[in-house]
Amino acid sequence: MITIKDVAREAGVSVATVSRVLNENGYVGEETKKKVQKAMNTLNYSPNEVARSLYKRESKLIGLLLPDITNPFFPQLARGIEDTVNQSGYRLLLGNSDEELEKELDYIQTFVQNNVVGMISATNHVDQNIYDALQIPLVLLDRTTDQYPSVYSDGREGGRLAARTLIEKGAKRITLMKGPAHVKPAQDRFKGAVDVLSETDIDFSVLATTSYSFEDAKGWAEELFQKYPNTDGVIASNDIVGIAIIHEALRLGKRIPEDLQIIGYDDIPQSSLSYPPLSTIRQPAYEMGQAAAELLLQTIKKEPGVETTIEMPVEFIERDTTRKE
Amino acid sequence: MITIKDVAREAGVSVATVSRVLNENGYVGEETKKKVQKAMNTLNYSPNEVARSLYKRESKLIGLLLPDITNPFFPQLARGIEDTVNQSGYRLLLGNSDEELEKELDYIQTFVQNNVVGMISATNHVDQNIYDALQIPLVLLDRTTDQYPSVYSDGREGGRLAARTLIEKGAKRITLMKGPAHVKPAQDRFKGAVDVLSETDIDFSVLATTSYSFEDAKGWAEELFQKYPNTDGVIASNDIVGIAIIHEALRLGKRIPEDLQIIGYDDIPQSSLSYPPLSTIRQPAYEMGQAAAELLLQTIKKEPGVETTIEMPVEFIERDTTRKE
DNA sequence: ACTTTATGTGTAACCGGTTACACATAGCAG
DNA sequence: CTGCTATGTGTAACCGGTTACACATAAAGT
Repeated sequence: MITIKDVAREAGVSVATVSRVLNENGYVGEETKKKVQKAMNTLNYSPNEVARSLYKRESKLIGLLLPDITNPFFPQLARGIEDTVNQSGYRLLLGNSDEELEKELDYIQTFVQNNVVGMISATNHVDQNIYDALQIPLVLLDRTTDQYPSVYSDGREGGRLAARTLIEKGAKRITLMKGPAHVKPAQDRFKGAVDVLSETDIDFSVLATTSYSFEDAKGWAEELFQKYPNTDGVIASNDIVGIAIIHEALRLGKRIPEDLQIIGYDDIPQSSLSYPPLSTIRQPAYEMGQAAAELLLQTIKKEPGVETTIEMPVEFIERDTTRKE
Repeated sequence: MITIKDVAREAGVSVATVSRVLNENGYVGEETKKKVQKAMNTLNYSPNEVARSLYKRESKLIGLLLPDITNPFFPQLARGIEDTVNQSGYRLLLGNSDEELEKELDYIQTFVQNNVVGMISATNHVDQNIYDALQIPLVLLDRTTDQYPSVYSDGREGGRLAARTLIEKGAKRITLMKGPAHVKPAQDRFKGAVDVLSETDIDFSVLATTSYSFEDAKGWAEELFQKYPNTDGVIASNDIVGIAIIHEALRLGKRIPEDLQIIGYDDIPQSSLSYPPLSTIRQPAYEMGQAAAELLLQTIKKEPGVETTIEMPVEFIERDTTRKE
């Protein structure tokens, strides 16, 4: 490994001088600077981040904690984050918590142990004040509390929008799928939809789903039609479930959207590729990632007047699982 | 930050002793050990990985380089890797290269700068001997060379299998979709299919696709039916494209699998949720991730007699876009 | 001519761990 | 009783950077 000493020797200067040209701070003579740069080039030197991080007590790493990258909503968040923090030279330490408190704590510990400059968390145990003692800048993503800066989309409004839309489009027997109880944003959507449905005279039933996995989605869809064979409008807990419902409905010979209308949630990339393409409530995932990253970077730089909470707009994407006027 | 010195003071011993109980090496008296452990508990001490990494010249981090986590094949690989390296206490530094050489080089540099113990790469610029100078254990995933240990599935055989199956099931005018030219495994599949098709008297045409993104998939599907409206069997470059083709075919009023049979590639989770469910050539992504991680861990531990190349089996998953006998 | 200030460079301490080495003591063999 | 080994603990060097501080010189101000 080429160290700063090797460069110093090669250039005939002290390590302090090399460090100065590296960091472009302090005074360095024009001549010396060139000599050092030449030495760095010929030796193909690249400074050891670990040593730097030790002294500065701060690395160029950012901890990212997600529930499960296998859920197509999260890779988009992750890319939004990665692409923006990279521009400032930061890299990601990634952890999937599977919504297990223990894994979450473990990852938080490694983040701390590795001197991350900040972390972004999209997991559910926010309430449990596990972040309180942390000295590290934190941004919550797809979650909120008053305690920490956060980026999220308005789930309550998303739920309302889904319900309003479905009613408008003439659904009479609506089934509302409730996401896992411990997933906050899922509850918001659900409550939003209930808000609207409660104010109408439309019948609706609720089906609880307890996970977001692909394997289970099929099961929820089957259960849906067993319990509520006559439903003519479904508000799915997310797009995966929505797609599973399309699948099952077609299998049962239902016509979409004539017999059955479906609204998903998230607008994951594959939603436009289903047949019929899934109408859904869009969350701008990539942009949410970007916003969270920017918020974190600002917090790190201690920029004044940083908004601590960013609510992203939610939007109905009309495709073919809902009726056109 | 609580340091080893704080613990040493609290326990009334030297830092060396604390370090010894931390690492469970060297001689430590039973009494002393308890005192130290108690001190660590009361202070809630957790050792700084950065300092450790600096001295050892080796961190507990593993670099993971992927083309794009947004492609649903890769999150599964990633989870396979993460879940197995976590068991040995390693964590992941993640990078998406977007198949750009520059990003790839940048990430490799950060991996080195952060003293990663090893790295796993699923990107395409393997040929460019960018890894040669590296001192770090490397495992290639979803790619091969003779130079490095690697885990991959037999793309050539996958391609053959797809072609054989389609022929068997009675397709007469086959269209073969070729993946991006710079993506090695895509080429293997393609060649495998050509191998088989060339030996038959069946007509076939080739359509080149130059990306794997969701947005573009729709376009390839449209192009397919414009150029080859009479095709009755499609070997898609991957499942995303396969799903897009189902979508487009249904839109055009084609019956699947009566008029048109489709075989995808990868078996991503959403493939079983399409309607009709997509028949596909399965690559065991999660298991490939596991295998790559295990191979890397063995290389790190310098275990003798490590297999340097693991070929994973490829399998036809019969669903409803191909005809049953 | 004499401060003062700006510029340029090196020495050494420091970040928080690990470990080589020195030293001390106890147990045991001869 | 002496010498050797096993056990237990501390001191200090070391990992590869950064930076406070000291020192030297040149330019500018009075």
